[in-house]
Amino acid sequence: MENLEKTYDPAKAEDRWYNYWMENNYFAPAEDPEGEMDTFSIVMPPPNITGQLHMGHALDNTLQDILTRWKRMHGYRALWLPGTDHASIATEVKVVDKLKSEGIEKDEVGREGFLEKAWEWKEEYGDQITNQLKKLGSSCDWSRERFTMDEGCSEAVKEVFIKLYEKELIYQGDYIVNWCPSCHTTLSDIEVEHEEKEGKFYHIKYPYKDREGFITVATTRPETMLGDTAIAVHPSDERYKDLIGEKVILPLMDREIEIIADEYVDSEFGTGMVKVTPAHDPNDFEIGRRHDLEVIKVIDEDANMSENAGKYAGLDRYECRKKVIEDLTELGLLIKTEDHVHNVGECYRCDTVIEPLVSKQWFVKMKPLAEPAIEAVKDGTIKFVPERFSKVYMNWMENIRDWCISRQLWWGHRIPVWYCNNCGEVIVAREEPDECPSCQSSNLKQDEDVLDTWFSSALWPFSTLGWPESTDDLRSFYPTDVLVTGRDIIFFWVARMIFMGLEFMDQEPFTDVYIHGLIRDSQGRKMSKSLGNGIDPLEIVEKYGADALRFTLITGNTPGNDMRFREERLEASRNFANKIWNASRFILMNMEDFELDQVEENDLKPTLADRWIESRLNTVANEIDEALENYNFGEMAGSLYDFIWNEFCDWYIELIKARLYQDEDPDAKLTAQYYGLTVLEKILRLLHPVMPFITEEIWQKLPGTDGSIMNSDWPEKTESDTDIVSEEKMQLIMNVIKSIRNIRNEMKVNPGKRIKALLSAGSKKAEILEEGREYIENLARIKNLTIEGENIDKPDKVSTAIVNEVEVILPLKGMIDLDKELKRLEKEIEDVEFEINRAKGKLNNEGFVNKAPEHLVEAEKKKLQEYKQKKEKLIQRLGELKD
RNA sequence: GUGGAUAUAGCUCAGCUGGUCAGAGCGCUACGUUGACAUCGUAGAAGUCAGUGGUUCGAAUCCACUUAUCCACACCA
Repeated sequence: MENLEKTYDPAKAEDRWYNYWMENNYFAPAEDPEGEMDTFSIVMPPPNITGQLHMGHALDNTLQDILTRWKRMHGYRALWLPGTDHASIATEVKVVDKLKSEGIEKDEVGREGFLEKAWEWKEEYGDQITNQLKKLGSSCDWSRERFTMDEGCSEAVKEVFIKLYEKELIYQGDYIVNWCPSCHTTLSDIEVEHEEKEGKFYHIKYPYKDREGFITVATTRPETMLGDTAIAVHPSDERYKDLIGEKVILPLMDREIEIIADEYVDSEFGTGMVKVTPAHDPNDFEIGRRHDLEVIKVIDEDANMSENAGKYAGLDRYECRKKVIEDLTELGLLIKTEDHVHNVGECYRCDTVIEPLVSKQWFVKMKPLAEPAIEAVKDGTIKFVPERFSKVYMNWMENIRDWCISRQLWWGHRIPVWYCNNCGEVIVAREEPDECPSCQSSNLKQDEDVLDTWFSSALWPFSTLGWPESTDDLRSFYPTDVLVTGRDIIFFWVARMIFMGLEFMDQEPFTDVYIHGLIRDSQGRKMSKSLGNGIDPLEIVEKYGADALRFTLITGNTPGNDMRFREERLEASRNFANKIWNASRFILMNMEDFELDQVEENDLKPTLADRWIESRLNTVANEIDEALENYNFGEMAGSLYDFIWNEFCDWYIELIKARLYQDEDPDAKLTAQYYGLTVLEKILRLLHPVMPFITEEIWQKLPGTDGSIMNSDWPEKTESDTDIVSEEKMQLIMNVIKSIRNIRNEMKVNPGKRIKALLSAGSKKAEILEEGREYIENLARIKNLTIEGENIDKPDKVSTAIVNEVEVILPLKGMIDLDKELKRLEKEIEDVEFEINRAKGKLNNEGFVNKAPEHLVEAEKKKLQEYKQKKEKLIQRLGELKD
């Protein structure tokens, strides 16, 4: 048998085992030709091909891997399907930058040339992030890896577009959209982030046309006034009622515009008069539609003023603002300028201030799709964990607006629409048509735009399984079991998968949505590139090992809540791994004369400690199952940590040492070896989903194991293994040991010295103590332990304690400090009195006695009895000492 | 404005459906190299569970309000 190194070195083990799993194709779901197995499936939220692995990915994937490995060990046909997202804008930006660094402009290479470059880029960097995921130990089935722009996914996108178009759920129209002047594309509403900014509130005079005087409007964006086509007031605003229908002259442009009435206006705000610029403000656009106003576009796609802006044409929108204010001031039309805080929409990719523009775009009509999606969550078909996120989802879904899906980019799924240059026919088709079905012209042109990246991500749970083909995978694994992701993409992605899944599969894409929190830095700040406070998971893996990282990420992790990441916690996890390593090392060191397959049931003589650890193990296995069923990853980690460190290492290993280090009783030794080994082996299995590498490394070295631990069976719960009696017995024995250790420590007894001890207890407990005699002697370092009945004569110069009605007596002749001992006893009496009063208080309370459950009242009575007895003994002891 | 989260030991956080729940890790104190482990062991100190009120026989746990911090959504030009 080989001996283990003194410390565990993850670097030596991790890649080796990952390769082993890959080579043996262990990540693929089990074969199941008869279709008898239960399935479990997760689709991985596809990371962007531009992405670098960050802590969010690490957490997300750790959680998914834990669930997958756990279910796989439970005998499920488990599939965790990985893949990547083409990330339209992000990738395009990267490729443009790369070309620029080579001195090439995007337009120079043209669409085809650019796409070629983009694919090259994808080939080169696209699998970087998936390789990083492998370092974490992710057990996803790479043979099924998908990409949102691969052939199958692209087919699915086309299919969905066409079907929705045919159902009139996709339409084209001139609407106001969010335009990013830097990325040069439209954005959906949720791709716009609002940030509070200090701005100015300009009050401007607009002179009447047909009478003396002027009206005053207030605006934060004076440059847009060049495109004003009306002034709006609230219809019931008494101040302005008479002005409705009146004309004013738009300054600087000398255009006549009318004062109109619209409910939208808030009379309380500003002057109660709103300048209406339908071309550059979403609300104004709506007003414009209601009143059939002219739409004058004064700002172009580069955020420069257009020719409609008269003499301001060509200016940047901010320069123009300055100029407009200057000119207004000169004309005496600027009344005042106030400071004003307002929200400004910015592009979520590049932070450029969004310019609302009117243009022709493709939209998805949301209402009909949203309804079933709302229903599915309402009726519990889909469950959010934690529950509160369903509110967030509902709120959004119920107020949803149509989804602008066209993007003025090249990298992405090109919209499958052709226009006839001859007759203007719009042709929606899977393949490029040869001629116009209406006029037979072959002068056709495909729509220049691509689809929003999230359009294809929305299909992910079924497009990756083969849809629109009816594949085996699709039948087996759809709907998936759970989606694990962060709360930031509930709208972008989760919501959209839900309505697309319901629409095209007639079935929800997943039953549970587990939302986890953010990993923050040690000060609680978000990790971000701009702050430079991000921590690279790969560096952590290198330093502490993937297992330690994984364990750290789930300890103390509660559903939906953020957590801070501090390096000290990694040390704790690494130490934990090392602890397991050394416990295993110990077990293996004691296996020299042991042959597992030679062990006969009859040779085994399990002791109290053996029964206890088995029972505890069984309980812990239960706890872990329960925790994982409820996505309580933190509890899982806690259970494992406590059990392995505090019970298995601190107690059980110590308890079996005596049997291992002797040769007189071969059966006793064999039994200790047997239980030590088998319990360890089960522990490794329970730990495997969280710490796959170290468990495999050790498991492979254990005698009697075969294949990979990841394919071993989960230690199933069995009623017979739970042995409450043994647990209670051990509890008593451990308490006695702790109590002796406590006294020794307080009395400064040399830790190594074996001393005498006397235990006085009732016959039932004395019997238990007798059973644990060896344990007490060895673990409390006692020689000649005496166990007697109650009310015995105590020797002089002793120190005592009372625990669970057992009196612990240590004759420490010449060792004890009388004063100290007296103080110790007095303090203990105080504590007991406090408990007595508490118990008495409860029992004197009629409400408690009458209304509380019987067993609680009984327990309280029993406690009181015990405390009273304890107090008596302590006082007696105190008296003896004082004599 | 609407909705939500958080507030528990010096620090970071657990505490699920109200009754040994006042806990863990780190840190701290005192001992310790006992044949797995100093990435360790044994023992210990430490909290009016943010505040106020309520429900209850009983509340860190449920309800209301208050305070503080944070987040999402919606925005008023």
